[in-house]
Amino acid sequence: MSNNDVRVRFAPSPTGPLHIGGVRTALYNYLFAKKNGGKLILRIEDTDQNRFVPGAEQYIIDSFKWCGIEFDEGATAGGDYGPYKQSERKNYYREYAIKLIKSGHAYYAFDTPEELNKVRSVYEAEKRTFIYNADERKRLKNALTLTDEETKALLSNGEPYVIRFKMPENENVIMDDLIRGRIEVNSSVLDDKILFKSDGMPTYHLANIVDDHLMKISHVIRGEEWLPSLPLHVLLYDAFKWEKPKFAHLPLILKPDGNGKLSKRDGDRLGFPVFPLQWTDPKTGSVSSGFREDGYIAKAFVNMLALLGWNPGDDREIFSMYELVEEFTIERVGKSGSKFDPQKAAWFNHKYLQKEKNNELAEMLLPIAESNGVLVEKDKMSRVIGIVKERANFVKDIWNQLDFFFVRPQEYDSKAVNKRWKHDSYDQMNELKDILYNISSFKSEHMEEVVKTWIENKEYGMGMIMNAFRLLIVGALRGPHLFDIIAILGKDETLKRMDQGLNKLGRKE
RNA sequence: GGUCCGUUCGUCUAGUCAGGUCAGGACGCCAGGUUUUCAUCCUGGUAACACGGGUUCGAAUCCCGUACGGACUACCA
Repeated sequence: MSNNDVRVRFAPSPTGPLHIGGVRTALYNYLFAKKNGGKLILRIEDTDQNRFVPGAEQYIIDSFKWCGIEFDEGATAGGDYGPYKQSERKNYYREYAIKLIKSGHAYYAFDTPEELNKVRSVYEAEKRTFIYNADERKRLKNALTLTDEETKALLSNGEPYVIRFKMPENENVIMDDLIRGRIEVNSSVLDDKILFKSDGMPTYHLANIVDDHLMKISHVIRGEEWLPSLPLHVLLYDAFKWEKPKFAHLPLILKPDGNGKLSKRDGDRLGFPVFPLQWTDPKTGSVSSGFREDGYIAKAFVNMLALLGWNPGDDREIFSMYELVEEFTIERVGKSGSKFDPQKAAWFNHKYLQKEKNNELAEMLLPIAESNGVLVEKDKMSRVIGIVKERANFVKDIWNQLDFFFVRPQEYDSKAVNKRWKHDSYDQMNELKDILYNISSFKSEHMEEVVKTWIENKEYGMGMIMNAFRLLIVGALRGPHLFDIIAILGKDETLKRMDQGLNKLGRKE
């Protein structure tokens, strides 16, 4: 197979917001496709009519757009192998199911879910495992136990039926996984899975094989939760006499603490998002946070996700999407699950935040400033951001690093006052005020030189003066280089703040 | 319960396929440095081959077993 034949797909079910595990699966598919000059297809697997959630499909599309994952074919991009929504392919599946019946690989079954549940609970009570397999199907209501006439009669009566796969009795199914290698399972432990439901829709198993074949999918890269059904899928390909795609089953993304699959609950409990975008459940109205809304930069999010389960084999950690495409290989995907680490995610975001242009960050900060009741010029915001952004992990953190540029101290941190506002401070700050009032240039370096010379000449303590000064300007002991701050505030504002502070703090006895 | 998959610092991981440097890097944490503050930044430190056998001169690496964890076990995907 030449590289041009590489066709992979991401096939979500629109039953809710897309979990980051799903995003990562899509990302790896995307990287694999691009790396190999192939195509990525988005197929919507909406064969379960009961679980349909309005808005979920659009959410999925919006999420990938935000991440920068582009599809070559699919529900939105179009293509020659459509339709790309399984609900619109409904008519294909019955035909293929019947093909399997004719070739002896499948059969009609008439057991109702209630009947089967009953059998299952009887088995459970006896501590036995119920498997609808070669043994059990002899005792159940299906085309194998019924006569042809009885089956035909039931069908023509409109009796509800399903079509089940006729699992071979004792066959070693040998599978090959790109990540895990050779896997072998005996078919006797597998069951006669339903391929076609009584509502006229196929199950995942049938639809996925038929569509992957029809869409000429070359590699199936999906989550590890599908590994147990791989033998069925392999057998299905064999039954159809179709060429199999190559398979790769990705490890899971685990919760940061303890064990198990990362879930929405973990995010709520530990305070981080598990979905790329914020999602409002249409039924309950409950809102789940998203990486985007929490201030993550899309590129940082993608970079972090790519490294969760894959690595380039060396020490590099920062990758653009382009670089990921260049470097990505399935062979370097790990076998074991990865715990999501919110702290490392924040670190990635910090790295990307530093690369972000100041005026673009300013654009994002202006609304935040406004919601704090402050109207700011974009240019000034941009300038200030340049000074403080290295201190922040997220855009929303930046405001807390620069609010004092725009808002005079409302109060003075009492601890700081206790520690740094001493008896001499009042007179010293008055002296400093005079110096700044008369200074020739309000440039940062110049002021620093003048003020430091004054401190040395007077033999004042540098820490004493500068901290008291900071207290007057900022209201607390925080923020960047103080002379940079007052240079931006300007002489008027600086002197006003000094007056205000001197008034409020007064002379300490 | 059954089937399958997995297991290297607290976390993400390199090293495993071709057995042979004090098991390397990053996040976190701790310490020191820079600094007028808080951060950033820089330097250093902490810390792991799940366990038990076997093969071998030599095992994180190969083999077997055990333990632990996970996924799956629907007319859901």
